[in-house]
Amino acid sequence: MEMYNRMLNHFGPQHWWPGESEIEMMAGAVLTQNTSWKNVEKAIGNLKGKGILNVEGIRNMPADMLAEEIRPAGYFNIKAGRLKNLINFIVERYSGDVDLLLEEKTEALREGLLSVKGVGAETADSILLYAARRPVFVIDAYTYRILNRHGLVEDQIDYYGLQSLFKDNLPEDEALFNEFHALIVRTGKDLCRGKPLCDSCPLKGWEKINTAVLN
DNA sequence: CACCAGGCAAGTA
DNA sequence: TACTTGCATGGT
Repeated sequence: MEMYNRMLNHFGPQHWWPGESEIEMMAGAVLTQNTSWKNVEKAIGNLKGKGILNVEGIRNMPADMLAEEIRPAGYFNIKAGRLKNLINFIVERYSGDVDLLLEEKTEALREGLLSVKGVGAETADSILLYAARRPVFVIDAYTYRILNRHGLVEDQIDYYGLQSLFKDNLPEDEALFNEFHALIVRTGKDLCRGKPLCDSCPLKGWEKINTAVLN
């Protein structure tokens, strides 16, 4: 918890909420793939403005038209297909009922989401944490970069290696995981680019300490 | 001008 | 299994 407390003391609570509805958070999880949230907001805004940020709206929109709406989020042709894949999955397995989807047990929900082309580990876990409110720790590029630069993990560690690091050292608490991830992103944005470490990083001085800081 | 952003799938060896 | 590449706009 020391890592958590340091970031919290430095930045304060982020009270992150990536969307007003479950479908908005799910769409946001896809649109933010390798993309800054600022650009995602424009794309989300376009979908809202057209009134198509819902299952039927996305289902009925041709992929090429959907792509134009989400253009600001980058990779728009790819992501238009991925959004439609996700919506088709909800339609086919849950009659288009998002609430029904989100009632699934965590493991079953995760399996289903991962079966959708375009939904990988991070996107699935983001949906589990933020839309389904399950105690799942989301790993992202910032998580890896921060821990790696501070000497806490090897270069080759993979997604699940990082995830179990947090899972095994923290209480299984959805609200904690939500805020923790938000603080990691905030801290990551403050890390100086091109430098190993940033002077203003709240975790400065952590080089080569061990992962006990998580407890 | 270069580089990066809350990834993922498909291809190669 | 372990790399590599395409996807693409917008900010610094």
